Amino acid sequence: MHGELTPGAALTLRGVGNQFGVSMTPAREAVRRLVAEGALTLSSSGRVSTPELSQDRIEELAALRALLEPELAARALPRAHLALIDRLQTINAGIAEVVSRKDAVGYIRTNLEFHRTLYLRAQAPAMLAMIETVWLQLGPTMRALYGRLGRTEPPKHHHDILAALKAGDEPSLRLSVRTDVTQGLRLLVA
Amino acid sequence: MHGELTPGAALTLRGVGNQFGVSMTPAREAVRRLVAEGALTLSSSGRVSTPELSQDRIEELAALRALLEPELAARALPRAHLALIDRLQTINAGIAEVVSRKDAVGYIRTNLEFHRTLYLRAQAPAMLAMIETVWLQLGPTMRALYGRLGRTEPPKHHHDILAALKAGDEPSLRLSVRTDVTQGLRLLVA
DNA sequence: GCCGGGCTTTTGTGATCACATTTGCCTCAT
DNA sequence: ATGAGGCAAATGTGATCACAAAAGCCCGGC
Repeated sequence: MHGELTPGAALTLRGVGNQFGVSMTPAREAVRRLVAEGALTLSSSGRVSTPELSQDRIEELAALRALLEPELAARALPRAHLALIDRLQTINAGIAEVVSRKDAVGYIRTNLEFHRTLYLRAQAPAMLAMIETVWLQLGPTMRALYGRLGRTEPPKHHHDILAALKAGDEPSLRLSVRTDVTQGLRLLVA
Repeated sequence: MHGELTPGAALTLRGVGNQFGVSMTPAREAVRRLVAEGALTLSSSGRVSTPELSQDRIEELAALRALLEPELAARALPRAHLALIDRLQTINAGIAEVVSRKDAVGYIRTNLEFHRTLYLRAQAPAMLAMIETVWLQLGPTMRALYGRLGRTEPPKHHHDILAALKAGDEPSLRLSVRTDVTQGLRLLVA
């Protein structure tokens, strides 16, 4: 999810097992579970690797984010008190730091943490799980793309999101979340 | 997905294995995969059963259907030619039959087939996969609820969906899909 | 120099096993 | 009759193994 693996990276059951000090059986279970969620792809011969997403697939996953995340944000809005907004601001400040370190994994992790922290307030576990599987599918690709174009600025739409939260303005919140999500991926496929 | 299992039904690895003539290992893999998709729930002791959804959870899953399915229908619309509409009408006619037989599983299966046939035309595999996991999660619950109130009439909104498809009217299509989806589940929780 | 065939290694699959935990039942005491 | 305690059966877990298929590699031929 955080882009620690690049697209197309191959995994082996024995390798994963050794890496975590377990035998093949639990490694296999974990890997196949990630396959079921779309986080890993299964070749016809049973080999497992991180997905190399086509442009169409990236756009489709971006559309899913654009559909689900504004809804989650809107549901979180009535419950978003000051303590939450403060926490979001703290997380957002952390993004500047990881950006300065050119830490792609840290950037993705912190950015997703910002979104997840907000959506947790929506009290919608099924929706949150669903959007997290989308993030999972995009992980390696986001890493490859962010890494390639060496992000230098923090996500500027987070500021709009925080403003809309403070104002309690739902339409504006939906819009700023949507643009934050699509903007991030728009420049990736371009 | 089709409601062959009622909510809360317990599964055992050895049981599933015997049922399909395999050992515990593949049974375990399959079961854990379904757990990952939310189709089955894992108790704290590792026992597996079909989920008994709370009313909140049902409403959340219904909201997901209401969010995703109109989008899929809208994306299918430009590609929905007469052959497809004919096929949908055939499927829809089949619903009348299973309803008359009071066959809850057949009803759910045919209803979902109607929706899936339409959404397949959207050329959006990730979205389709996502909505299918929602259906999967709702399967046992839909069965329990449809069975309880013994459905006697075919889903009347399918007619509106077909009309909107023929007219090429996207707003009307989105609306009729949305009401078909929410209506079906609305009367369930009431 | 390059490509193809064959061999070795790697890898996934499914089965089986020992073990710890849990479940469910049965019995007995109150 | 009821509840608690204990015992036996059932269940999930993780490890290991044999096997088949796939992948990678090396060598030889053109």
